[in-house]
Amino acid sequence: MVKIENSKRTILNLAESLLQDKGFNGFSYANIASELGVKNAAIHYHFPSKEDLGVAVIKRYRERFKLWINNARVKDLSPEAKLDWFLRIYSDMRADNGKVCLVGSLEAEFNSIPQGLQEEVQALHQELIVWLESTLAEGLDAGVFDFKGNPADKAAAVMSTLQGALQMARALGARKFTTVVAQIKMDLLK
Amino acid sequence: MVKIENSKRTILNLAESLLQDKGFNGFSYANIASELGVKNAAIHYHFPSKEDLGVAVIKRYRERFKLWINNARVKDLSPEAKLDWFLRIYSDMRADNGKVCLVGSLEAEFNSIPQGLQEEVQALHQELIVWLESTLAEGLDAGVFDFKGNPADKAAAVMSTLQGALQMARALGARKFTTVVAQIKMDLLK
DNA sequence: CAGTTTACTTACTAGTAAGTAAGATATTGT
DNA sequence: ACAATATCTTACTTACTAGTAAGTAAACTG
Repeated sequence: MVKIENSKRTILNLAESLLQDKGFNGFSYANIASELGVKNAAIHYHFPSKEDLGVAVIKRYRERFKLWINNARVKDLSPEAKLDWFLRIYSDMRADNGKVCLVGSLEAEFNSIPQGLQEEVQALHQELIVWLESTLAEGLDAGVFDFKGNPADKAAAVMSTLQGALQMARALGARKFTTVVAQIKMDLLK
Repeated sequence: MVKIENSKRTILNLAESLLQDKGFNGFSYANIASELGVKNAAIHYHFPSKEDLGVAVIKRYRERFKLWINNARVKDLSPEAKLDWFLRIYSDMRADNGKVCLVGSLEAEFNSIPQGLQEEVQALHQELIVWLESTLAEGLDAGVFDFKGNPADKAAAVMSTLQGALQMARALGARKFTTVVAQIKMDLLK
């Protein structure tokens, strides 16, 4: 037995990457196992079912996001800088081999994924929008943002745009993504 | 042999619906066959490979869209009415059991679908954006629309928003979709 | 050092996927 | 009426899917 450092985490990393690249129905345990140089059953040892694996990926992402937004490095930023931080997350995904966001990938296949996974996706999407909403409200109060409608609706719109833009870029190229991000900023800043 | 009227079209209708509901990797020939009351091989007779089937669905949709936008009923509308017509397409999808748009569904799984299908999706997305761009430009000239940035970038942003919003609504509910559509209109109209 | 736990492998099951070849039946064209 | 063609069914293959049971060897624990 050659112990690779922290298999569980490595599996989660690979599963997250495959989810963003191929979708839940687009990858198999064999993909992960071969990439890791182990047998399928080794993956089942750590995550008995594919649903368990998917749920674990999203739970970890939720935890990560929660830590980020509560960390001073993000918490203490100005509203504009917070927005830039958020947009950067998506730009980094695009730059990473044209990945799409987990939420978008799983919502597109929503009706063909296990129920437990659906619930995690719902919770994650909710949390992302709530944070963005409060950031937009903060910037509006501070007078640095300017937009029509209320922060809740605008937050949902902005998130939808980013989610769709990552997908669009796969067919129409990275440049299209960049211009949409620029459009978002333009539409928000005073 | 009981001849059901126009099997080929019925198969295409079902495949289109399944694509919007479960995604390309989320449905099988068996789904279509059982729904139609025939055997798997009957589907293969009409569409030898799954790629052929997917490509045919998108080709038909492109043809349909082309007919619509060149028809007087759409062509002669005001820019606002054209926009409403376009938004209605998406609202109708949402109302139809929470379907998402073909483009979004297939772009989310872009890296796990056949190449011929990727090319069709790319062509369709391009055509949708080009039409929207010209409609936005028309409305801008007529003084009924008002937005920052150029029509091309704004069109890409609006389409991304709609695509993302349909997906979002699956996790967060139909109401969220409605508010985002309202936000889009608010952001475009003078 | 014995016993237990961790992290696997080997070997398997049952089910489903797309796809094919050959034959049956009906419809259409001549 | 006959041949050709369209639309299937039957029966199959190959390949992959998630998932499991039993065994093994190393690492950790008392």
